[in-house]
Amino acid sequence: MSVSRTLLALLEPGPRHGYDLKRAYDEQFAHGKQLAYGQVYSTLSRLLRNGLVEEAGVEHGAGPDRKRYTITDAGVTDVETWLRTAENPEPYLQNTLYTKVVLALLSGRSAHDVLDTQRSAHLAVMRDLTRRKADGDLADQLICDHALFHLEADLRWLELTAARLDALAEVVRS
Amino acid sequence: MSVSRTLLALLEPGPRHGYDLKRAYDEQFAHGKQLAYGQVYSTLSRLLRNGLVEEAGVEHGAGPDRKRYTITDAGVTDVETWLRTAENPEPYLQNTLYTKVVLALLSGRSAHDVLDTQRSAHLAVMRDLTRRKADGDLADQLICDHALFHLEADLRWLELTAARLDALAEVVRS
DNA sequence: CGGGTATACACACAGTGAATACACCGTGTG
DNA sequence: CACACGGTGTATTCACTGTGTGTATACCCG
Repeated sequence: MSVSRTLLALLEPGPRHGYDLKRAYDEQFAHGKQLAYGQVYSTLSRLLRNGLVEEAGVEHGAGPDRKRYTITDAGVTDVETWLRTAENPEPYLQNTLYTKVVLALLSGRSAHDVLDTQRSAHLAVMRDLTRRKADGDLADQLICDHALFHLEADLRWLELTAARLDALAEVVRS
Repeated sequence: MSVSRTLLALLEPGPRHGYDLKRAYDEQFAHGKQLAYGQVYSTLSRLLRNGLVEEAGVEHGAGPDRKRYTITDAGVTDVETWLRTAENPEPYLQNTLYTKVVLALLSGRSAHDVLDTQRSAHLAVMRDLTRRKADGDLADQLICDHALFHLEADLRWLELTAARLDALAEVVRS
């Protein structure tokens, strides 16, 4: 998901410190899964090492000191390029569902059970997301829709595969 | 994708050595992207440390020596549990496309360009996959279908988001 | 002292690329 | 014909990068 690029982009409008960055990230992008503080600082240290951000002094004030980070020109270029480049959709070819089905077939287990289990889980999550979508603002709705579309895609595939299971069993054992 | 679980499962039918395992993996699961040998051996060493596999002697013969690995009872249990458990579909909520769109909006760049670029890339890949699907066996077809379903899901989402861009811009800037 | 703020550090897993080593096989040369 | 040579396929190791987790630490304020 490129947390590192995202943090870098959040730094573009102006200098920030790690703790602040973590909260900005969570507010926009943590849909259920917050970023760990540890990851923020280790990511920042790598960005620093790679010259995409710079330290811009320590801020004293209420509470512990804050290290402010600024994005560099190289950093801006990096964000720019990232946003202009399409994501590579290759990973869709490496999918866990297919892997599990084939491994079930190869090991003489029930591939039907694998498909059924996943189908139930997906349906449950879809019900949940539909509820969340109804309560959320536009951003939440778009996120939920994205997930729902992909869950539907999986469901279609689960049905298709269930219907072809015997034929698939022969192919993979060759 | 849990390469480690996959290698473990491939070890279930009988002992194998790393090189052999790599080829077995590639044959079934490398759709375009082969496994690196390095990854096989580092994965095996972790499985060994965790007690999911054991070394089962060295095989002399034609060529270099081969270290045979056997799955342990703990390993079988692990595979069993993995196959019986549904994959958690949460990751669909953490998606790069949404992230890019929001970051474009926040930084005053053109979110429409982001959507358009991704749309073109997806369409190109879909054409390619449709061709591959026509040439492949049933396994290839299922893999391609899975990817195609998800690419379609993305496309639907891209359209939906494009239509809501102005409203989204207001929400994310609040 | 407890709780919110802020950072650092050690560690784990995942993945990459180069290096090493052995055996087999064909080929050109003395 | 013997044999050195190099290329190819087999098999493993290692050092290193990137990503992410959990814990410890320190500060300030009420």
